Amino acid sequence: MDAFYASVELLRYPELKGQPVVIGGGRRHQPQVQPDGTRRFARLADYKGRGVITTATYPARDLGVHSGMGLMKAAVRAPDAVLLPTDFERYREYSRRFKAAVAEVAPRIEDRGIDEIYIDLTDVPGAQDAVGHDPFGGVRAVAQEIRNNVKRATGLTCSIGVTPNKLMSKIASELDKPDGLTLLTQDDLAVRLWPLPVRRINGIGPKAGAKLEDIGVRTIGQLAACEAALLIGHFGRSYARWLADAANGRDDRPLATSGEPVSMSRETTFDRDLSAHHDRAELGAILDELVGHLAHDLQRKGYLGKTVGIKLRFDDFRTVTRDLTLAEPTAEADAIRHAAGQCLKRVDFSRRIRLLGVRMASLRHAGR
DNA sequence: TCTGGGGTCCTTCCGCCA
DNA sequence: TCTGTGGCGGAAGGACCC
Repeated sequence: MDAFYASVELLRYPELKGQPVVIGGGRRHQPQVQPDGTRRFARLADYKGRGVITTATYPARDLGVHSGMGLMKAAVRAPDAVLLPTDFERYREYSRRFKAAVAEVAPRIEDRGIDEIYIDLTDVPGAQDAVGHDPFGGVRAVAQEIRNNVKRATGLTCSIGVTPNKLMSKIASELDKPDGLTLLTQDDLAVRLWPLPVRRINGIGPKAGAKLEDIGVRTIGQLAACEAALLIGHFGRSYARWLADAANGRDDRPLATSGEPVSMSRETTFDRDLSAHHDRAELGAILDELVGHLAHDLQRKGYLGKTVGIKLRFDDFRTVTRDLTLAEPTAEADAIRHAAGQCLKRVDFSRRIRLLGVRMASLRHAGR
């Protein structure tokens, strides 16, 4: 989906269409309806506190702000951009709608989060057919039908990449965003993918990207041309092999159509850094609240967990975790709280804390 | 004034046990 | 009885993604 959260917001605030808008921050900054019926929106310049942009509209991106950027920093670059709070309830509803719309055309779907899916078109009727002189006319028509269905069901646009595998499709889907349809075969690899920066490969992040840059590898084509020995020397056998495969468009991962959750968690970043000694009561109350939410989430979704974990982030942004595996799976707040307390005893609290989280892993269904 | 919240997967280390 | 080996689960951290 294109700029998903922002696009959902524009459906209810159509007067913002074409303007720079960013989504993020806390529950403050709700639009206010004025006496004359028009809405008054918060501006980035009004924002104070911790938080990042989750989504920016394309006009906002043109001003140099993008998802992941701190809101205070973004406010310097685009002070007049409209700021809207996140409304996950609503995004989840639109997520369900667009996935259902896709499933009407092509039922084999892998969920990749709230705004992204992989679709297997192999057995969709007509997808293998040529149309006139176009050998891919059939699959092109199927992809277009999916786009039309999504638009009809949600009012939103999406971008689709049609290729032989997941790795190439992910890149292809971003080549013509927003509202794009890109079809690539293995033969298009050298012309369309090799000129792109390595960071466009799903799985090469900031660290691997920087390491590749260090050895003079900037594009996917340069990566494809790399000596195996050089890559193995810098990345180890396993990751080197994966890098080479990715650069050559090789990916045989099957579609993962059913996924059970592995863990569930709740975490929060404080308005100000807290001291374990000085702000003990406040920290305890926050932990109780997080544990309560987590227990409620587990019970609502019908899961028990065996491994309780805590997560702390200190004022220097260093993160530590501590785990404890219980004798019996549980979803009870009291048991989780007790285990979290045991975990906390194993942490050195000489620095101030900016984030606290609780996690449950080793999940199983509650119905025995 | 830096840097959210919710996840997955992989690697490494360590202790336990056969 | 001593030593080595290897599997395995748990714990911790890190990279990455949406």
